[in-house]
Amino acid sequence: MTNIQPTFRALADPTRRDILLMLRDHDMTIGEVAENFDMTRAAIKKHLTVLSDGGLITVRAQGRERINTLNPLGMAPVLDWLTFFDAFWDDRLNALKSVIEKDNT
Amino acid sequence: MTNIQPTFRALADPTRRDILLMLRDHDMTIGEVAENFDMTRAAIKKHLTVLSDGGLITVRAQGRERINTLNPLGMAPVLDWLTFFDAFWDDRLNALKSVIEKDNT
DNA sequence: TTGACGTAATACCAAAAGGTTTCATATAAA
DNA sequence: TTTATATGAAACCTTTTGGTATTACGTCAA
Repeated sequence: MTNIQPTFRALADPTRRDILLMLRDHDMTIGEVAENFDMTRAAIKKHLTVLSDGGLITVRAQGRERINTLNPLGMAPVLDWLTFFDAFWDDRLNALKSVIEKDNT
Repeated sequence: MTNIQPTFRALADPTRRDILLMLRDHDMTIGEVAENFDMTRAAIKKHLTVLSDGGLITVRAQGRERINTLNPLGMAPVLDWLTFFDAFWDDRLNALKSVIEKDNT
């Protein structure tokens, strides 16, 4: 379980990443999110579904509205995957870093 | 500059993520990478092009071969973007913490 | 030089992705 | 109750994506 693919997929679209940044400030309904983009509510709804499938947001009903909330924990698996390269970085990134720093001085 | 989209896009495919993991151990030619998958060299070549566009690998010619090398620097922008949400998590956690502390006094 | 090998490049195809439109449904408000 | 609002859902369209097959080109080895 804990399939990482839906999360990577959710992060791959710029509109969805923008939505995540917006939700960082406060929860939003679908309509509120849609106001910030030049596309229909239906399109935004699809994006929110993808984000939900990726575990990056949670949705709760409140009357006729749907409140979308950021779930930062959903990013953990992605971060974990990326840190698989930590060992690699220790060896080569540091070497590169010192070269760059040398270049900037 | 430093457009992050090609990098997120490159990471969104499972085959490409597998390739990155393979390149962690050692550099590989296109043919060598292709041996590990049930698809044509041409398909693998396309994936490698996407990875290169995303800045996640570098390619150098060696005779008639193309050596593909992992580029850890390419992941930095993605990590930076994701850590934007670490701050979010810290904020929430700290807020919760202060509420609890307030509650206990 | 000849032939095998590794890759590049193009055309092509099916499926998925991102979007719109339309209509139905549930809830809020008058 | 009537009407407006917020969303859900399906059909549909276009572009992108992931893959194949084919052909051509540069390089290595006999």
